[in-house]
Amino acid sequence: MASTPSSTLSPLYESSIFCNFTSSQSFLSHQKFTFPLKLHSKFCIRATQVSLQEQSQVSDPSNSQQPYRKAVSSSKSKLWVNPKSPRASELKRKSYDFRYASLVKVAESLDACNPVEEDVFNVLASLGDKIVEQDAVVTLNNMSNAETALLALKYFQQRLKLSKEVIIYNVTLKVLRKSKDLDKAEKVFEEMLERGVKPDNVTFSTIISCARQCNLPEKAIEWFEKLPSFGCEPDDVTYSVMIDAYGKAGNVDMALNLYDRARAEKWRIDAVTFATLIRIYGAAGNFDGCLNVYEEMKALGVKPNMTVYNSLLDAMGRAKRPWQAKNIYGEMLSNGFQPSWGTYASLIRAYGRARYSEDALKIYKEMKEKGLELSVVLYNTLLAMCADVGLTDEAVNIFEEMKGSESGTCQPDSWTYSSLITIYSCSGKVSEAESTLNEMMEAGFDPNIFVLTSLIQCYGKAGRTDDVVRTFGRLSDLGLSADERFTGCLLNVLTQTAKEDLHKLMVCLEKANPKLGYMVKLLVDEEVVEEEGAFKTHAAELLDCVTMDVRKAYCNCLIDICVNLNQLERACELLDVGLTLNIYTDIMSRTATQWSLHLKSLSLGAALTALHIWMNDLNRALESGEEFPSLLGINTGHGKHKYSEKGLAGVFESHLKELNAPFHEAPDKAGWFLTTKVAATSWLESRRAQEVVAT
DNA sequence: CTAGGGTTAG
Repeated sequence: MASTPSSTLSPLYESSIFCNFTSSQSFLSHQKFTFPLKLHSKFCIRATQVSLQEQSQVSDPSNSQQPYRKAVSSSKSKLWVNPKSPRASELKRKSYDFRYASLVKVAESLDACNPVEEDVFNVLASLGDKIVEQDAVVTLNNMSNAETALLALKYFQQRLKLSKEVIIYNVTLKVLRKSKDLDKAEKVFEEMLERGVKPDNVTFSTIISCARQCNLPEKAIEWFEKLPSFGCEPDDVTYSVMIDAYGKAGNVDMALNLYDRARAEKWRIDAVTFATLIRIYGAAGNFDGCLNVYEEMKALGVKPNMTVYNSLLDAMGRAKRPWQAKNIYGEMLSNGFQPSWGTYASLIRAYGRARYSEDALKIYKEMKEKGLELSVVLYNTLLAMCADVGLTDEAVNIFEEMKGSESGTCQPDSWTYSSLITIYSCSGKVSEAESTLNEMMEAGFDPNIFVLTSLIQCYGKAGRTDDVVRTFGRLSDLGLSADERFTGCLLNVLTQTAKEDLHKLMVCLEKANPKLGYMVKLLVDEEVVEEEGAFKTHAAELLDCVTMDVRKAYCNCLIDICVNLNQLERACELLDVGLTLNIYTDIMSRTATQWSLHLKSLSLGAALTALHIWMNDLNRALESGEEFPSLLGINTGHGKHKYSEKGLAGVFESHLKELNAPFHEAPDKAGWFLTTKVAATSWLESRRAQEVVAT
């Protein structure tokens, strides 16, 4: 019964004490324990031995005054430890850690090893002869190489008397899942059956999640359905995995059915499952569903964890509900959770997309302070937000920090450069936009459609028509073709261009969209004559062909061109088409107390045209003796349009003055110009009198 | 970390 000095031992452990040290008395009765490890130089513990006899002594409650006895010799110190003392549990933990670390190293060697039996077996031979089942489990569990894992499994099966063979199979399946190899997993399952090893819920949930991760949700469902034929009843984890798999398969109903079933069967549904449900609802765009699940979870007394919070934050970001993200984040913090990288990422996305720039930049700052590295996607999200709200200086700053980031994995990509060029273009910084374009090309990125779109705007705003034409030419040089947005920007450039330069751009416009080119030709070229009503038909046809999100922009631009060319009648026709096609909605409204003109989201030309039509309506009402309400109002919006110093409100104010209109900016309602019934009536009447005089 | 669920997005 001599103790074994640590120096003679293999680094790996020689008995299975680690998992049973305190728990099993019966186990003690036939085992002798050896702590072979050099645990801590300070204590100079070389070896510790606990015999059965001493074990029973020290665990006697009457010995509690004397929790452990030390036997110190001059040459070697030995420590006698009560296995129930804190010291013992510390020893246990440390020795476990040591063995665990060794097994992890073996797993790493196996991952790097040639997938041939001889090599794999050689690596495993370093474990020595006295391996136990737990060694096999830990080793396989830390592996990621599917091929060598299968050979290691074989080795353990040959060398060990396995009491729970299913476990070693289950861990092997985990390795196969890591390498997303469902085929091999299915083969291993077959082998289990051949060897008479009965699969359990762990087996099935691992295979199911493997199928899910392989993007084969139908396969996952197949496996779930064969579970009962092996005498298994799904348990909470299997349900959770399956709910996720149904969600991934887009089968939200089945996912929710399973959730109901799990709930009916009184399974303990834990936070991870709720997080899965939240993710499913979020992916399906049912954001209220996400919040309902969250409420239900709390009602069931389940405490949210980080996964739940991060899924919720992500969903609220997708939902464009930054205020809800903010509330949930606040709740998370007050519950004592520390935000993770994923939390910050969700927040930046939620705030960034919704243009909560202050909040987003605050998160960015916090991440930097904590030394958390942003990904390219996150940087790009921030930069796109800066471009949206016109934060030029902040964007430049972020861009510089991105380039200077430590790891070098965050080098700008074409998205990054696009955002930056957009920012410079929108703020009229032509040379900065050009030099960023050069930098982008030096970094190996061709300008894409986004970049060319921005440059067209940039040159258009600067009145550099020839550069607009040149940039248009690059489109086909690069094998790109104009999309609706690009064409819309080109059209917008036309609204800012002097009449004598228009023909240069019309050549481009015609190439980009012949119908649109023709429409503009009708406006510019007075020689082109068409029959009555043809213009409106052309307009309606054209607008019908483009997608919803550019219709209003096209219509606005066309009206602006009309107004610039003094073709008020055509402008009115276009506005009428816009109203008919529901491109403009609720421009004019009437309540008992107020008649209003809503000009938000109209261009200046369209707004002036709408005002013209509204005034005609008011005149008609006046003529027919209709009673005006006590208030009349024009809403231009707050007028703080990004990148333009003077928004609609400002321009409109001076225009109303020119018309001598009695509308005055409401001090308490930003963006509203109001007048009274009396003032409006007398103004309209005086205008009519003037018109009579004029004729 | 200790046989099963989720986790990085435009």
